[in-house]
Amino acid sequence: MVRTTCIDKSGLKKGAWSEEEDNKLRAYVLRYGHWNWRQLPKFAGLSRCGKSCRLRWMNYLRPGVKRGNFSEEEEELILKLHKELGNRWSAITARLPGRTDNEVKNYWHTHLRKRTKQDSKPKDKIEQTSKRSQPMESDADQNKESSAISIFHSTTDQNRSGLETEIAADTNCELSPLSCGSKHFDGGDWFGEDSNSSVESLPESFESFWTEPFALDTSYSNLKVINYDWLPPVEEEFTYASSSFLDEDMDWFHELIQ
DNA sequence: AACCATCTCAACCGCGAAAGC
DNA sequence: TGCTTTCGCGGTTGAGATGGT
Repeated sequence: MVRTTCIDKSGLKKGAWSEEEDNKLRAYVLRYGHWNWRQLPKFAGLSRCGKSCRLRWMNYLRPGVKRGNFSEEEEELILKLHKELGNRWSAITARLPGRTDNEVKNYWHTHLRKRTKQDSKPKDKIEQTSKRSQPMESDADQNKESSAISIFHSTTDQNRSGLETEIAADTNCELSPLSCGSKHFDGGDWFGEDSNSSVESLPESFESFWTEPFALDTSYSNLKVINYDWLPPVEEEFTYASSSFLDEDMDWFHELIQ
């Protein structure tokens, strides 16, 4: 059900993602965040366009992405919100924790759209037309998924600092505060009162800033339930760049993804 | 068993908005 | 103020899965 992998004119890969590519992207974003999707594949060693990386991360690799069947409550909420908001999938998704706009959009087109049409039909016709909307995954799989997600949330909540919780109010920043940097960082109180850091100590070069280890993301090292245990530990202290980006900074990463 | 039609969903594409210069 | 770059959103595509004949 995935597009076959191919290489376009500019040498960029398209289509289905391999496990190796997933690992590269996951490792890179979890460690460094995503300040610039367009540049990211270059640094992460991926032959993909930034847009493709962003989509893969947002819809599949991002921690906390809930996969599997939609519950009845979720279905009802989607129907209700779609009535109110129309095809504004991102707005609808904002009310469905762990779901992605792509997933909600697909679910709407494959399951719920029919239902809204059927609602205006007589009941006997509804039964005839709803034959093939059974979910493919087993209940056992779904239960496994749900428990993994809940463990993830409890784990990250415990480790999240007060600052991170504040940042999480912005849904875009929920899982990787650094990811908000390119557009939302205004040079203000970004590290919070408790942080040892200050704005003055930010590195001069933003490139070196984002390639340096990111201390606030320590919560991710606990994500054993969703197989992130292979990730290298992230330093406890935020270490600032004293120079611009150095190749050796990335040695561990390139070794990791070999 | 083979073929065809339909369903599903990951991934792509194009466009508008926002941000940066 | 206008141009360029980047991001995010919503629509669409396409190939595997599934069901029917």
